[in-house]
Amino acid sequence: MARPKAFDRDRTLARALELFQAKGYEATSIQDLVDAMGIGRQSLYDTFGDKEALYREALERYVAEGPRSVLVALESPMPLRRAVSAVLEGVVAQLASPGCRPCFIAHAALDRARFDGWTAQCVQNGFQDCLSLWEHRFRRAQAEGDLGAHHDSRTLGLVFQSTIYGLQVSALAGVARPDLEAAVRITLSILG
Amino acid sequence: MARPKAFDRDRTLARALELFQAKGYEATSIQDLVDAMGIGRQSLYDTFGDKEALYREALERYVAEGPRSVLVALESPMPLRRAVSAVLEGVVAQLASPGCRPCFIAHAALDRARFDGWTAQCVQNGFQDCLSLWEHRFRRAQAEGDLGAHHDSRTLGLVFQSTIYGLQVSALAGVARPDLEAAVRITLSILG
DNA sequence: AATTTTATTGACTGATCGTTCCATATCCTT
DNA sequence: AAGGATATGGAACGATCAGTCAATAAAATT
Repeated sequence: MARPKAFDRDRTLARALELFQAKGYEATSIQDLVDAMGIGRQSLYDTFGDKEALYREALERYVAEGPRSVLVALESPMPLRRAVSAVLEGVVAQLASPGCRPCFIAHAALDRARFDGWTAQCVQNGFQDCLSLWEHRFRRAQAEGDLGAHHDSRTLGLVFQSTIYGLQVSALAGVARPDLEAAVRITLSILG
Repeated sequence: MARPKAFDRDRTLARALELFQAKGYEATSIQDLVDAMGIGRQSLYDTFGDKEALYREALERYVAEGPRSVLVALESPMPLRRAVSAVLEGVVAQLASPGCRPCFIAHAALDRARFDGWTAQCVQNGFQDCLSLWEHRFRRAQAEGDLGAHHDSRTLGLVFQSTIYGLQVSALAGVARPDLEAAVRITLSILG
């Protein structure tokens, strides 16, 4: 019925997500977003609302996709220890890659969750989703006899999800890849 | 030789530290600092330089004191597992307390270390200091026969320091205290 | 082709950012 | 008591902030 948008909404949202994830909410200005997204100021406001709405949409999108892509290796047919090892090694590899951006959930949790209830809820939901993925895998392993019933599967999930965030902070604090890998090996010993 | 300052430099720096730790660099304005520190704008600039210098001094101070206060329990005469457990339980208790602020090092690492070389170096130094405290304790435990030589002591330190940061993100993501404590118990099983 | 609806662009708003200037107040030295 | 040095508080700086307005451009409908 009228002129169509000259840009792809998803692509521009992805650019905004990258920026927010890298720099955080406060340090990212509308001008930064306009430049990175390659669209006009007014188009940004017409399409996404204000800065906070854009941030929320970006975080929501990340929560729905980001963590799952890391944990997808869990559902592979590999035996438990191999699968968990693959996930953690993947995280380490990603952290060691140039231009690595820390997990948006972690950034949002530290920076904004305590002051913005919506962010807190979104972070909580994303985290619980991850825990469910871990729990599901550990339950399966227990059912298949790959893992003893010694530890609660959801708590075990928390341990490993938590480990991922610990690795992120460690990497940002300058810990080198071989050291991270060595730490991963020790952590894996939890599984026996 | 002239008029003395009407405020305690250390106290006002501590206030600034609290604010930066809680809200991050960008979200903390000079006006916020002036209000919280209870001194005039000009006094702030005369005493601490500009915003970045104040931030650096605050972070430097935190790095020198904060982590050590958490890890001091390591050096107690308790047996290894008890000492490590005490440290981790202390972290969980602190995270569960109202008005909990996440570790400044973690916040600085995620928010600023990638864009400010000085912050990166300061974070790295602080992290390595923590690792050294852990390493020292584990070496002692190995010497005393409390811990096998199966794992490298410094890597083991990295595992537990990393665990602390994982707990912080988990707590900020809404994980309840009993769950954090259960995760700590599982993590402690690394020590045999 | 005319009309309508929307997208785009750039100039502009008041507010706030970090920072500085300047006049005043206060203390130490002589 | 006088003079010198520093601290303090308020006003002001240009720059940038998030957000808006109005004019133009472009596509779909009639």
